[in-house]
Amino acid sequence: MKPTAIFLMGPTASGKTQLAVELTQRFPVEIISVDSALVFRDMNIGTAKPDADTLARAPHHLIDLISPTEAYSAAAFRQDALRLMTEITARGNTPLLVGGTMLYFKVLRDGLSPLPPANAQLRAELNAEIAKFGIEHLHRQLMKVDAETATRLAPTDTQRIQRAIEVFRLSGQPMSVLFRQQNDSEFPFIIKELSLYSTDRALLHQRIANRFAQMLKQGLVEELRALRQCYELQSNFTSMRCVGYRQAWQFLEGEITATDLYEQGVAATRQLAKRQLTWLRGMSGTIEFDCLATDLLSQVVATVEDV
RNA sequence: GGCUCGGUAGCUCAGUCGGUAGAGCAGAGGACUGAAAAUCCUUGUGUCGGUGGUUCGAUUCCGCCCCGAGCCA
Repeated sequence: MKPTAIFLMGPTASGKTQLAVELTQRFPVEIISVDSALVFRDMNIGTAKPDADTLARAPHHLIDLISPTEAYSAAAFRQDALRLMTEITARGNTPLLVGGTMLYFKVLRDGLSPLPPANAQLRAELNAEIAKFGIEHLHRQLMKVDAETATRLAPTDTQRIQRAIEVFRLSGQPMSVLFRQQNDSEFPFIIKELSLYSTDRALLHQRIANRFAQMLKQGLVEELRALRQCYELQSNFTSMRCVGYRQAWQFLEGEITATDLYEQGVAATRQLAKRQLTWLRGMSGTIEFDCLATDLLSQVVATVEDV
């Protein structure tokens, strides 16, 4: 009999964290964060990281894992999460995976093909090639070695074309071939998938705007200023591409005004929420909850009770 | 009060030598295999400030009015 795990998925600003913390007070669950931004140490305000009191009450796994100069990945997440899930189960608890990085949920559940991991040096070389000849050049190159992938991708999709070339140069095999070797071993947990959505987009937008204004008031810009002093950061690091930090960076560089910072930060957060909702809509078999429902907690508690 | 320049998509603006208009941003929908809070795709009918006039036809030309900015009094 496989142990049970709970997924709690939702867009940014939907109240996932609060809900998860409540669940830890009622059930023998341990939270595993499923969030590509919370892994960064010292990035607290802009990532809406739970505060110290909350973390003391409800410990979160997989936060504050790496420095903002480092990179995490979906594959690393899968490995870390599976290891923790096993440990949690061995303690007699149930893993509660909470977050908004839908690719991580998908990869955890469905697995990955045996692709070579990212290679920083090769990526730097490819970046130089792109700067010199343009992405069309790499796309043409990909067409020669992996027409299937080249056709599937938009000729403008820099990141994926770069990755496909990286896979080919590292493994000598087309990504499309490696994709077919997907590891289809069965997932070792029974998953209960819960998702939060909002019936009222305008209200979600309002929440996002309020929260971003709050972050600015709490000192998002000062936090970034301090980060830039403590670490050797560059604007193209994954940590610095996070919503809010990217805009705050542009503000510190004098590229945008304070008003732009607010407006663009809010817009970027809305766009993030929209992409997350697109993922959620495409996921079948999830139990859905309206994040604005007044009795949300009791609904979720009732669902978790019969797990 | 006079003169000048503006008033066009939610916002910033382009444009129509008269044949009812289009970019960027925002918004909406979608894709997603080691960067995913990333990366990318699709999507633009709006009394062209109001009102008269000229015209087959006006958002475009002319008159008047309203609103905003500036300059002169």
